[in-house]
Amino acid sequence: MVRIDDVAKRAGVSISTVSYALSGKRPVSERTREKIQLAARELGYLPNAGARMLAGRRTHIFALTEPFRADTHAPSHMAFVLAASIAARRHGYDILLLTDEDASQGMRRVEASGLVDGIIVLDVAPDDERVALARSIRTPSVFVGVPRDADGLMCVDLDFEAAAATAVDRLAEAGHRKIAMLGYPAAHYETTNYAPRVRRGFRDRARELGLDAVFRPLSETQFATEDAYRLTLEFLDDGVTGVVLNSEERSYKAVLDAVSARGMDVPRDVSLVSVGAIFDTSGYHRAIDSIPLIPERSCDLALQELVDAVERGHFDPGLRLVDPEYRSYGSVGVLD
Amino acid sequence: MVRIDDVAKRAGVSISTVSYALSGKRPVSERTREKIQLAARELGYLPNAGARMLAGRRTHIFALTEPFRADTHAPSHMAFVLAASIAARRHGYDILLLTDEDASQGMRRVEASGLVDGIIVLDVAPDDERVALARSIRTPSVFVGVPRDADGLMCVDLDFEAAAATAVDRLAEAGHRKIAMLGYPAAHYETTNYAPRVRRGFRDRARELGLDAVFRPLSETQFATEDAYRLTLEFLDDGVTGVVLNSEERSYKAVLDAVSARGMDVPRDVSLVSVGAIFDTSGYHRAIDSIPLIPERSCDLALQELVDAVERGHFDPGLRLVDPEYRSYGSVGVLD
DNA sequence: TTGAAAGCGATACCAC
DNA sequence: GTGGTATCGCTTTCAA
Repeated sequence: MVRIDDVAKRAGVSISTVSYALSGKRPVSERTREKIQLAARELGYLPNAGARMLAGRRTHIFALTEPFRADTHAPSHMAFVLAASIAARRHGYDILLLTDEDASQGMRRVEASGLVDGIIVLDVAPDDERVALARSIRTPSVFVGVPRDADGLMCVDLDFEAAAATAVDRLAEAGHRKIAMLGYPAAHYETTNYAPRVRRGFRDRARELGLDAVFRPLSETQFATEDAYRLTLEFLDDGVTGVVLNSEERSYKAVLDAVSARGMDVPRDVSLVSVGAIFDTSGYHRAIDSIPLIPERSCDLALQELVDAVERGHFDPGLRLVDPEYRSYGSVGVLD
Repeated sequence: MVRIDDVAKRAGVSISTVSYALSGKRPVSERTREKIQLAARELGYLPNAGARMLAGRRTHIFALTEPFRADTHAPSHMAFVLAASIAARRHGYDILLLTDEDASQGMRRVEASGLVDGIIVLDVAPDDERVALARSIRTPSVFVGVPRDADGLMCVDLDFEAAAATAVDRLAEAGHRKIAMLGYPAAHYETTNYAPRVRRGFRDRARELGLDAVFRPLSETQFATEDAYRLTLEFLDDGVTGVVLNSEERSYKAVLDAVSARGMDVPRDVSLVSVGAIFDTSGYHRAIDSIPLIPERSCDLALQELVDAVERGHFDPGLRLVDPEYRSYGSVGVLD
């Protein structure tokens, strides 16, 4: 094992100089710094993690808590974990997985043992048990998602309300007066933090604009295809000309199929806008305009906040909402 | 922060006694041990992670390397990560995610910094860059999956060959002489470590038994449904009476649909056996016999091996194959 | 701009 | 069965 004194010896300086040269926490003359960096590289030196934690009272590890619930959507989940991990590495942090059945217990454990410098909270439920815990511990945390009561918490997320409102705006601007939203199964509006925000954004903006708007959830994840098909037909038969989509990936295709089944076309007869999709909506036979949920955006911002809290010590709670980004693929048409 | 001397003071003993009492590495009288445990519990004491690493030269952390490739199947992947994490926790270890683009680099980093006690390698490719690296470093590792050259490595996995052979056996025992296997897209046989083993097990056992056997891969993941449907019709039209399934989840339903389309029935006219599925095969309108891939089995065993290597110091490389487990749901019928 | 040395909080050896 | 203490390898203060 290569230690700091090996590097010091080889570079012909003291260990404190090595430490400072590598951490950059104190100015070191160009010449010595180069000698030290060379020596370190040649020896393949990296500071011992345990020693660094103990002496520096910083572990350079973040915990990631992610309760695997039955209805967890694996691909989205994976995308967030990956995005968080990559963002963390960019700041020099590693990610420790907290999968304890009892999430609070895992958080308490890493808190008490000082294993991590901060905690990233994924898959936030409206009434999440981790909310109370996060408030009570010293270890700073960041929520990716917004719980019902976000008081005193640092939360980062896509601005789902604004996203839905933007979708409504686009439809309204194109002259659509009768619109609909296809949503997730009703249960999602109780168990997830984002679904209700999308619905709210849709309803509120539609009301503001005086549009005729209906919201329809799927019945069950299992029937995403069938339901989406049937509901779309109902929309069309009711004279709806603009539909906001915020539901299962499979349902998108069903919606397009239903439109075809009525002998209609997108965007000629019906306009579609997707909100909060994590998947690509441009690959369908009719590409669908999208205001996507981009894990990298949320995670980059979340990690930025967390690192600031840890390193600069300024933990200021509050919501950081990511601005929606409209991706136009031509699925919104002007109504004559 | 609660330290060991706080506990020692409260229990009225020395810190070494506290350490021994809590680690169990030295006999401590019942009475003192209880006093100490009580004090520790009351104070919410957990040893400081950094100090423990430094003094004990053991981090109680395992790294998990998992390259997220484009064709990664998120649900399976998640199941393995979860299973590995739970197994690790049972042994008192935490999991650190290694998602560096360059997997070897991540492994080298944790090796050099002494951040982890061992490495779990998931999603093993036939010619995995991590194989050479694992051989060259001191940190012990365990592969969940079997690379082409597993020499000197500790590998744990389902015995896919035996699983496929068992499937063939069952069909043969039921009198089937003309069988087929529906496989993954051809690319899988180059990029994954398991697909070739299933195919080999199928072919070899069929040859041994003198059966008429054909193997057919799907064309592309994207067309899993269409391909499976078409291939199944071909099988039936060719007089195949037994089919081994080792492919996409969606293809299973397509196979059943194709059977119905020919006015046939399972198991009356055709028998089905699934090999290596990670999903449930008993929920279809005709439940399908399965020799499943169970992440918990592989991960429990893998962690067992890794912990042994770390704690008992006996790292003996070699394959540990999990015996296949046949789950009968009545999809194999006796041929008259 | 650099160096000496005092911790950081455990573990585990050596005494008793 | 219990306690004192050297030690792990680094960070950071203090001094020069």
